[in-house]
Amino acid sequence: MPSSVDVARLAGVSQKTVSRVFNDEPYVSAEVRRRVLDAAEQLGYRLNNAARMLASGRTRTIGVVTLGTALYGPASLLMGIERAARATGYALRVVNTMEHEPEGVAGAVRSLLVQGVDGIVISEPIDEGEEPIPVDVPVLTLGAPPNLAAPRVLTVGVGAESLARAATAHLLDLGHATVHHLAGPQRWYAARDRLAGWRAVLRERGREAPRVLAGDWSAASGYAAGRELASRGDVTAVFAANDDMAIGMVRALAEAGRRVPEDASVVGFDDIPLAAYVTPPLTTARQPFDAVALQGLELLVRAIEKPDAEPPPVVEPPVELVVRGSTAPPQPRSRRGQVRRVASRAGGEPHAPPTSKGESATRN
Amino acid sequence: MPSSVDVARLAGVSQKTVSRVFNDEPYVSAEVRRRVLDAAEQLGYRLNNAARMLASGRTRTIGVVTLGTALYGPASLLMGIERAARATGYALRVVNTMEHEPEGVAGAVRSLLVQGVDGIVISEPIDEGEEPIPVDVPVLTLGAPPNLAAPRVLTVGVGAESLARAATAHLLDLGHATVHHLAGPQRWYAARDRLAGWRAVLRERGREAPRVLAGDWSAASGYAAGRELASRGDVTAVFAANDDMAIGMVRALAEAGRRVPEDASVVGFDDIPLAAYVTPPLTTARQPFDAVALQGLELLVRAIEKPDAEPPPVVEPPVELVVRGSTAPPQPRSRRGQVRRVASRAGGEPHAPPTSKGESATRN
DNA sequence: CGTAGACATGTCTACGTAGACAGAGCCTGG
DNA sequence: CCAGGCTCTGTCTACGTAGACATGTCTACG
Repeated sequence: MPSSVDVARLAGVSQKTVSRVFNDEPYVSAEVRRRVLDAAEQLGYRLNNAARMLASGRTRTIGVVTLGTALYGPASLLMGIERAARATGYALRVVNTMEHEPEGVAGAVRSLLVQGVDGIVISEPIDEGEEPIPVDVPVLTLGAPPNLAAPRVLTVGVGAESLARAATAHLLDLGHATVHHLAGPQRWYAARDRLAGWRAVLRERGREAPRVLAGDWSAASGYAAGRELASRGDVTAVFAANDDMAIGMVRALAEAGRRVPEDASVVGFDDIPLAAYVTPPLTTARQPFDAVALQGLELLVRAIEKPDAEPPPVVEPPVELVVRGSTAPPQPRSRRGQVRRVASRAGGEPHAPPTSKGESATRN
Repeated sequence: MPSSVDVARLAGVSQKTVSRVFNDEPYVSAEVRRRVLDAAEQLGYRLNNAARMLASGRTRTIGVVTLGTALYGPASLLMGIERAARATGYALRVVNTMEHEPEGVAGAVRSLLVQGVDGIVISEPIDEGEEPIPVDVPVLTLGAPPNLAAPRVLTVGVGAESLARAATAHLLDLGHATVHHLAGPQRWYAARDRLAGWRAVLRERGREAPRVLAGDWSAASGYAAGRELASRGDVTAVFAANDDMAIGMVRALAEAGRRVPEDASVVGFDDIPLAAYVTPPLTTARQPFDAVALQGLELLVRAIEKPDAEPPPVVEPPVELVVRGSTAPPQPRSRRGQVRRVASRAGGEPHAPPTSKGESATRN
């Protein structure tokens, strides 16, 4: 591997000048720049990132801690972070950790610090109930404040609580007496936020909050919860903490002969791409993954590059509830066995290429 | 930030000994090791990865090129790669590139080389029809041979063609006269493999291969293709190149009054977690993401660490077709408007927690 | 008792870059 | 006409680690 010294020799300049060219520093004449680039091309030279990091003390890298498996939410966030990081000239290191792993988030963060990163993103943090994790670089958490001791902790929320409120309010507005909630694992802050939003709306409207159903984000857990609910006759509205669980729930209800939305309404959370295409099309709260990733990374990069500047205010993304066919007003108890209309029904996806019609709910 | 020199001074040893301790090298007495670790702890010392990389010439990092958005397949592969990399002591750098991006895969690879990686994984490569990409580290491609000039190119397939054959054969075995194919973008090798498997089976059995429908992996494109197919009366079996498109297709068929599987059977590809919970539960070809990631990374690490050793033979994962409720024998044309049974039907998911029943098909 | 060899630790240096600083040429304004 | 500032390029060095090699100690065995 040729070094900048080799390039310098061939171009007849100093090593420092080569460095200047490759860092786009000012004060290099066009003539010299060309000679250097020619020489580099000829030798197949590339900047050595290790040396660069060592000499400059900066890694130009952001570390990302992701959680769990290939869920749509975390995966979308990761892609959004990647795009935003690349746009700002940062590379990405990724460490995944599963729930209940001994090392956990703390281990992942430590690992990133050893690998060398200028900042850390914790995507969808969970509460591991341990002592604070010591970190010496700025940290961005998407979704919730984490338990860590960092020089600078930034948090950008997806507005989960507002979204959960909107979802719950939508069901109450349709006339349902109350709304059941199928929650995600409560160690995830994301799951807690949704639960909190749901509970807050019920309290505000003086409705009794039914016992919370516990899910694990999977469609299987939604299915299990659905079977439990179906065995009770009084459930007419459910808000599930993500779309997968909502779809599992719809399936279980359907198998039990309870039609959605005629007999029971179900609202999901995320707006996964499939949500518009399952039967019935799923009413769901859309998470602004891209906006969150973009805004969050902007904050993080600013904290890295201007440690003393005041962080700009966080702009909460708009709350977007996508109303499709899985919700409807409660209907008087009907006899079973009635003909099921499969094809389009009011509220279903139109025949035009399905665009999701957003309904902006007011916040708070 | 303290350096190994500081630790050495405090522990009363040489810098080299500190290095030995932190690299778990042999020939360090327990007593000295303890003193060093104590001193390091006290100073809050961490290995400096940049210096380490510079001095050793190794980055202990693997670069991953991913494609497109948060699709289930690529996301699953990425998680699998992360797990396998961590298990072998490698860190991960990730670069994403979208189809039709000017820089493309070549740009992503270049970026990784500059960042510094010991090996590269190209997850689900696409054909960009350019000249070979020069790479000076081993490269692993998951799914197809890429167009690159590397010292060592390894490929681990997901057995896409075999899976596509099994899916197509399943439909023919049920008695369908022929099978339509909803393909993915043909620049993706993964899409080509599936198309090839489908076409091969039809040819072998002397069936006419209908015109291929073009999709883009999205449920929306499956929906659009489904509307087109529904307008023709003769289609009884469709093999879609992924589950999202299959689900979009089922939706379109249902809206047009064509019941699945009674009027038309649909097979997907991937076995996404939702596949068992949509209505009807989707028959699909399961991709062995984890096995592929694990085996691929093993090969890659071996190529990195023992460049001269012969690569071990690639073990093709077993072909697994998961038969659920979206496929059935063709039925005599029935009158429309008949009562739809929503609850369990033969082939549907049982009431027990849905376990997917695999059917091993013989390869080739 | 001498020596081979395992064990334990140290010394010196290369790795390739960017930062601090210096100096030379040139232009401009008073 | 000259001071001051801008432009361009160079020299020297720090960054923190691991590799090559040297050295010293201790054990075992003929």
